[in-house]
Amino acid sequence: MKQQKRTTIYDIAQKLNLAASSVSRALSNSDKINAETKALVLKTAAEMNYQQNAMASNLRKGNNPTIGVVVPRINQYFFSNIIAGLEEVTFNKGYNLVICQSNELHSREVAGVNALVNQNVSGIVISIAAEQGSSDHLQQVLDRNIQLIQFDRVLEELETFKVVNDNHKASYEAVKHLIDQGYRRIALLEGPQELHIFRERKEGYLAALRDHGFPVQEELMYANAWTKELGAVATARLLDMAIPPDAIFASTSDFAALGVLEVASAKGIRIPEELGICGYSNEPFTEITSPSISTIDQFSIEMGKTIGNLHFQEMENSGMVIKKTVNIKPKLIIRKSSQRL
Amino acid sequence: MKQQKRTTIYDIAQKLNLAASSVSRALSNSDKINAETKALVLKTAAEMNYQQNAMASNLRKGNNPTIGVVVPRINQYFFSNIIAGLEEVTFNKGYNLVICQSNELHSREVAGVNALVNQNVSGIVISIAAEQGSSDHLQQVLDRNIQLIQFDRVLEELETFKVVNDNHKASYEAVKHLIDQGYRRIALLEGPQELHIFRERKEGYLAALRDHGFPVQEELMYANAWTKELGAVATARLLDMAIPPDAIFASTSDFAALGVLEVASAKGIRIPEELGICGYSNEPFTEITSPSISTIDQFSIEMGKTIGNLHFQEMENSGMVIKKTVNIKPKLIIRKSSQRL
DNA sequence: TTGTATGCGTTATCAG
DNA sequence: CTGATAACGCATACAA
Repeated sequence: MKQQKRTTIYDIAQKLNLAASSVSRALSNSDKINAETKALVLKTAAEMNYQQNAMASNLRKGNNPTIGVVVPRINQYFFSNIIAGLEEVTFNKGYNLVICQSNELHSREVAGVNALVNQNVSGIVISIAAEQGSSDHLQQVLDRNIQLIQFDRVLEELETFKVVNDNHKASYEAVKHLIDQGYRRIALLEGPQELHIFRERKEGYLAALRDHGFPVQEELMYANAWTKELGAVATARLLDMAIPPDAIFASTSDFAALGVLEVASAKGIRIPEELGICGYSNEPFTEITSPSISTIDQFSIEMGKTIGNLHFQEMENSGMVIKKTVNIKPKLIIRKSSQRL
Repeated sequence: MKQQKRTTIYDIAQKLNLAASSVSRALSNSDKINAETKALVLKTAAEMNYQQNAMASNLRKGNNPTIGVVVPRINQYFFSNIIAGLEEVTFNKGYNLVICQSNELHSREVAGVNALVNQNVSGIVISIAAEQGSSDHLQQVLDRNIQLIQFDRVLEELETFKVVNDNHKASYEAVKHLIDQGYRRIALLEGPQELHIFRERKEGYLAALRDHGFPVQEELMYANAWTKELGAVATARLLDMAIPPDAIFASTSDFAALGVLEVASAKGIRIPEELGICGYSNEPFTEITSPSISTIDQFSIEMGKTIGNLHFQEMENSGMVIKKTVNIKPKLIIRKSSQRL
C-alpha cells in the first residue's frame, strides 16, 4: 500500500506553468483572475483529483469553520435531536460539527472544551454536565473570543447566549392541568437541584400550587428521581404513604414517569382514575405506553436550529449584540395518563 | 470586545529568552530537554494561558487525529448509540469525532465525505445512505490512504473493514422462532433491496422457511415497509387478504413492527394469539408496548466500540492487515408479541 | 541540551 | 490579471 502524496496547488501550478497563487485564486473563485485560466485550473484540478487541505487553509485564514458540541450524552433523544437540528443549519453554511460527550462528568467536559479550543473552532455549543466544577474552561472560551452558546442546562452567571425552554412555565402548566383534572395531592419528582432547569421546574410546581390555593407539602416532593429506576423507587415510597398522592409529576424525565407507570400498574392502581401521571421531554415512547403518558415537548430539533442560526447571526454581528436568552416555549402534550374528566 | 491574540510558542519563548523549538519540545514532553527548563516552560505556558493551535500542529505533522462519521441520521437510536460507543474509544485515545448526517441522500453523503477528506482525518466511519449513487467518493478515501470503515449498511465491493450484524442469521432465527411458536403463514416486511442488509434479512427469512419445509409465498412479502406508517399500510393490506398471515416479521425496523401492532390492535386482533409480531433493532420502546414486541438486539454500543478499536488497530499495522468483515452476532429478544405457547 | 533553519499547504500583500 | 514572497503556528533535522 503506497503512501500517496496528496496533490497540492503547487503540483497543479507546475503542470500548468502558473504560479501557485494563481491556482489558489482560481480555486477560491476570486474575481481577480482570467475566466479562461480559472476554467483551466478547475479542470486540471479535477483531473488531478485535487482536494483542498482544510488545515492549511484554516491555519492561514486564522479560522476554522466548525462548531463544537459538548453534551452529556449523545445517545439521548433530546440531545441527538439538538445535534440533528444544529447539523441541518451548519451543513448549509458549509460548517462542520465536532461532537464530544461529557458523560455527565466535569473532567470530560473540560477535556472536550479544551480540545475544541485547540482546534480554534468558531463556536462551542454546550449543555453542561450534571457533575459541576469550576467554570474556568468556559470562561477561557469567552476570553478567546470563541462564540459560546449554552442550551438547556446553562450556567446563568456566564454572559453568553442561552437557548432554553421555559421550564418554569411548562412545569406550571403541567401542574395546573393536573389540578384542572381534579387531582388534589400532586407529588413532584425532582432532579438534581444543582442544575438550574430542575430548580425552575420545581418553582413552577410550587407556583402552580400556590396560585391555586394548594398547600405545599414537603413529603410530596421527592429528590433526585431522574431515571426510570429512581422514579420507580420514589413511586413505591410515595404510594406507601398514609395518604398517598393522587398524581405524580415526573419533572425530571419521561423515563422517571415510565418508572411511575410501571410501579403503579404493578400495584393494580388505575391510571388515570386513581393516579395521574405527567412526564417531561416527549420521548417517543410516551405515545405508546398504556396508558399513553402526558408530557412536555421541548421542540428539540427546532432548538438545535435556533442555536445554529444564533451562531451565524452572532458571527455576522461580531459579538456586538447583547447576549440574550432565547426561550423556546415548550408545549404540554395531554395524553391519557392524566385525563380523567 | 477586543480581538485577543492567542499566545503562541513564540510569545512564551520570548518571555523566557528561549528558542521556540525548545518551548515546543517542552510542551510536547520531549526527552531532549532539560527537566528544569521544561518545568519552567510548562509553568509560564499555564500562566500565559497557552493553548496549542491544533491546526498548525496537525498541518506540520501531516495528520489530524480525528475520525469522521457519516450516518443517515444522527437522531436514530441505533446510530446515536454507534456514535456514543465510538466516542468512548476515541476520547480515550485523544481523538476527535466529526459528525455528518446524510439524511439518506447520496449528495449529502458525498459532501460530507469530501469535507472529511479535506480535513485530512485519519479515518472515516460510514453507514451508507439509502439513496445510492457512484462510490467514487469512497474510492477516493481509499486512494488517499485514509482508513475507511463501513458498518451496518455497507458497499460490499469496496475493500474496507466492515462491521456488520449477521443479518441473515438474526433473520433466520426470528423466523425459526415464529415457526417454533406454531405460526404457519409468516409475512415479511422488507426494506429497500438496494441495501445489502435488507437483502440479507430477506434471504434469512427465505432460508428459514425452506429449511422447515414451508412454501415461499410472494403475496406474503411486502416491499418497502420500513417506517411506522408504511408498516401500518402493509399490515392493513396483509390482514385484508383472503387467507391473512398469522405472523408478521418486520425485518426493517421496530417502527414498522409498531405500525403492525397498532393496526392489528385497532382491528381487535389478539396478539400474540392470532397474530405474532417480531421487529428489528431493539428500540427502547419495544419493551413497553402492550404487548411488548419481540425484536433483535444489534449491540450498537459495542459495535461503535469495535469500530473504534478496529481503527486504531489498523492504524498501528499501517494498513497491512487484510480487511476483514467483523460480524457482530445479534441476539433475538423474545417478548410477548410472539409467544403463544 | 539548546538554537537555527526549513517546510507543512494555503492565502494575502505587494509589485509588475 | 499574474507572479513572487511572506506568514499562519508548530515540529523536526541539523548544527552548535
